[in-house]
Amino acid sequence: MSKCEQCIVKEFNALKTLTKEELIRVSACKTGKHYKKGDVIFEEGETLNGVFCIRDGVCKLTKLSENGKDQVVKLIVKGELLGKRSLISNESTNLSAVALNDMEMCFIPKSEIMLDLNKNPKFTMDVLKDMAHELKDADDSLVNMAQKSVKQRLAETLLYIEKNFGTDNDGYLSIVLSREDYASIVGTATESTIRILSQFKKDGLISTAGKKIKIEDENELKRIE
Amino acid sequence: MSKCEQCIVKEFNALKTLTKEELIRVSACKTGKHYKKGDVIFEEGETLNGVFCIRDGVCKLTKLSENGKDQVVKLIVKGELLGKRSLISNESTNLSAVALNDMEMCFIPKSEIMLDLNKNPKFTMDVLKDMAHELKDADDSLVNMAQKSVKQRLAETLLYIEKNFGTDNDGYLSIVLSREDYASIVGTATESTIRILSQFKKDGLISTAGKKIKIEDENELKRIE
DNA sequence: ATAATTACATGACAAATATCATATTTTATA
DNA sequence: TATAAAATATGATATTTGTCATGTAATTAT
Repeated sequence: MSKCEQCIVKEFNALKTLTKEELIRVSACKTGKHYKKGDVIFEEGETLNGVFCIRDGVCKLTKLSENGKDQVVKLIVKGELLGKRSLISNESTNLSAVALNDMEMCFIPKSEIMLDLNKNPKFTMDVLKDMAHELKDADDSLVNMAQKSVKQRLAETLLYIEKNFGTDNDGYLSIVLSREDYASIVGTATESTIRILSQFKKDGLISTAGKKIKIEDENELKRIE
Repeated sequence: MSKCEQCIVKEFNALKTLTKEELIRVSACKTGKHYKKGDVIFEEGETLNGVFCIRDGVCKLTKLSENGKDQVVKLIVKGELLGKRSLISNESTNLSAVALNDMEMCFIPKSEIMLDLNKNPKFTMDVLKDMAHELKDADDSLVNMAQKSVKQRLAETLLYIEKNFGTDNDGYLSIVLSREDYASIVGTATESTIRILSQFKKDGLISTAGKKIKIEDENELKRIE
């Protein structure tokens, strides 16, 4: 397992603010974990005693609604720190995390992170900025959910995934999700998702190969209402 | 205008973590502002050069959706700090703030707050905790918006307002909102809101006097699906 | 390789919600 | 107080979305 101070992944998250000495210390107590597609990393209500630094793979953060359906709140990829929020507020997680493909992560115990938060104000400030940004994203998501049609939300989800997680060599979205996952992101019934994707395909906005999706007409997708 | 170090309001927000000396310094540079019902405190996209500490009154934080409708993201009352997020991330606000009744606020310049954030790690940590909590609330709101019916969301909004902002002597919700405001919180058309409130009234779940609303059957409201 | 399971797809219909029209009531203003 | 303007109310109707049923394709397990 590579050392934190040499790890490229930390450049994408708040850990980059730590000094070399701090990183060496953190590195010494971290443990490597891997998860296979579908594995539950943690579940809503659990107490986390540390944070996960994602080295590879993607997972979804979900919350069980009162009506029994799961809602995807966020997709998390390489570089992000998982479990920050509940560690900071010292509460059990409000979300579940499930691997969407095979994942490599480092687990850093709570005590280590708290030490850094208490000792390195620059680090705390960086985490704070990070969280401020997440809060802004959350506001945007809420407005989209409240004001846009299912079709529009699905179109935007496809565009979001392409923009943030990229495509493979053939142009297909590199994150492959089930229709059910898409439904759970958009907040709709699986059948509705399937229907709309079929329509998009018919209209030449996307093409598919198995579960893989390729965006064919980005501009038209953006114009969906 | 009262002094920060003696102000009771600060007990409800992150300012309570500041030392007496810091509070005296902050107090010296703050300016009092008041707004009348309907006044715009700031608008989406503006650069804020400070935060507002709310001493009295209520305001709504809204965001303009691409379809031209305003969405209420949050209601803010006495004790809360307004403008924290954009100050921390050093970006323009992503939300507009509009007074829902007459408001008394203190405006604390950005430089003061940043000084405290840089000098007092306990304060930073407190702001961080605050923000972690807001993020949790945001997750919950998203799930509610995505998974619950308009009727259910409206019922919960009424219960939320009663719980968090209380009632007047006659039992009416102390925050008086227009039907349009309720629609904008719930994310629906004004007519739908009016219809559902009429139904609630008919079913004896609420009663009204002008724009004022009184919850008559809390349990039944909670049971709405 | 075949059976069993799961995911995807689509039709038919029901329910929820939006939109438009138009009263009526309330509130603000001359 | 009279009048205008805004907010509330409600009907009629269109649109969107959900639900249930059923069939097909793709995966997974035996």
